[in-house]
Amino acid sequence: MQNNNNPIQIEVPEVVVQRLPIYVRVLSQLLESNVEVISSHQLGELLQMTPAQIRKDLSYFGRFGKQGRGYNIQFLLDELRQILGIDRAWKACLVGLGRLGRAIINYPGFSPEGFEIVAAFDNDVSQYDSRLGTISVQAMEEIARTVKAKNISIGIVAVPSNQAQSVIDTLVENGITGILNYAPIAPFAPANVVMRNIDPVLSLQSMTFYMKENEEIN
Amino acid sequence: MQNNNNPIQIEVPEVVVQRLPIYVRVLSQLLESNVEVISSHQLGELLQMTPAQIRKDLSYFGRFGKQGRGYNIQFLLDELRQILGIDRAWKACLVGLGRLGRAIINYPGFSPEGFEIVAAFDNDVSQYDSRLGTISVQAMEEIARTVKAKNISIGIVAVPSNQAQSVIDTLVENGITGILNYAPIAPFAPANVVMRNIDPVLSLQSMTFYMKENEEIN
DNA sequence: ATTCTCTGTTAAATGTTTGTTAAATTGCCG
DNA sequence: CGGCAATTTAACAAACATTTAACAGAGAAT
Repeated sequence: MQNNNNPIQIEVPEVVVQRLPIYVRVLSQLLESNVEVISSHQLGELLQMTPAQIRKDLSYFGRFGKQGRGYNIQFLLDELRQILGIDRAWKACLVGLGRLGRAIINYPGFSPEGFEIVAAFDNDVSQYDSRLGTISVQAMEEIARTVKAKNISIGIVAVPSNQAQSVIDTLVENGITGILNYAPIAPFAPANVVMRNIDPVLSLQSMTFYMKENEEIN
Repeated sequence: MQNNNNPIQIEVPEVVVQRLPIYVRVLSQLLESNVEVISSHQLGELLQMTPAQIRKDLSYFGRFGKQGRGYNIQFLLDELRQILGIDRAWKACLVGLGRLGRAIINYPGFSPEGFEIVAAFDNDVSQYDSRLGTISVQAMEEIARTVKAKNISIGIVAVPSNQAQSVIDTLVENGITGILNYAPIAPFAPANVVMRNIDPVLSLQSMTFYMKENEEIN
């Protein structure tokens, strides 16, 4: 994925990076429940993982625990958030205001985590006001201008499959470096762009493989 | 994930299973474009994978290719669909008819792939008709009865986080063996239940790790 | 002080991907 | 029509990556 020619710093496996947000979430919940310290063993129980894996994962980034005691949750949380880069806000734009796009724009889970959708684009804008709450709604042609003007770094793609790749290309051309793609395609992007796909159908299709096996056993 | 004590059959890695639906999708597209045969090399190009990996993946399940020629797309597709268990229809129910739930129910991507939402449940059903198209809309209390009556095997969870685990428990109690969970939690389920989580925030949070690095380079 | 707990680290085990080679198939050329 | 070169899989082996286990040492508790 990313090249790291620095011989000092060890490359962190991508799987590990993908687990960090899960730690962040659980630790946040624990903190809300006024738990202050947790051991890798307890955390493993909670997340159904081995304590060894948790300790190994964290050790890629530093020494956050205290022997004989465990991890201070507040401290670990702060560190993890900084490591992930979620200790600050990120500006995103949404492309596509169909049913899916509108659900995304109304999804209340993004902004508490610092992901703010500041602009939305669609082919047919006539049906909308020029602002949806604090979000400006514009024609596709405005992507270039707005992304640069507002210094947006994340693009959320919710257009039909046949338009998705060209939308992605446009976003990338205009400096977007992270794309959350909801279109059911295998998208291309340059290596310096981080792509994440949300595709429930693929999830279901790999799910049935195991369900089928269950049925055969019964 | 699944126990397989059969000493003859080799355990297929889960990563491999998760790639199969991607193959299915690309192969379907190729078939629509009237391509009949494809080599692992060409497929690898298309999917940005090594040909070796594609061949290895497929070889877990059988010998589908012809040396000197490649894979017959129609044949491979039929085989893969059978392997994944997507050569037949699966009945699903949706729990939660908030904005997210309504977007899911209207998502046109499920039924062409054989996943049919046949029932939907919500705490407050008063706002809906008893049917939404062909889908029966019922109170949560009806989950048990309806899941059994309609022989539903997949549950799609789109309720608020604080209700998600108890909904999952209910679904599992009533014989659901596959759960597609949209709630941002780390859900528990017995080992014989297949769980897939759709969580855009986690995706974004692991994305920023790499975007942050990019910025530091610039 | 001594015992118990729990991390960070190293080593071993396990899992996954890639490279290589033999064998099968195709298409071409004489 | 037969042989030869080009292709491409399937299988095996090697390289690489990730997870788990084990343990020394630091800290806490008694």
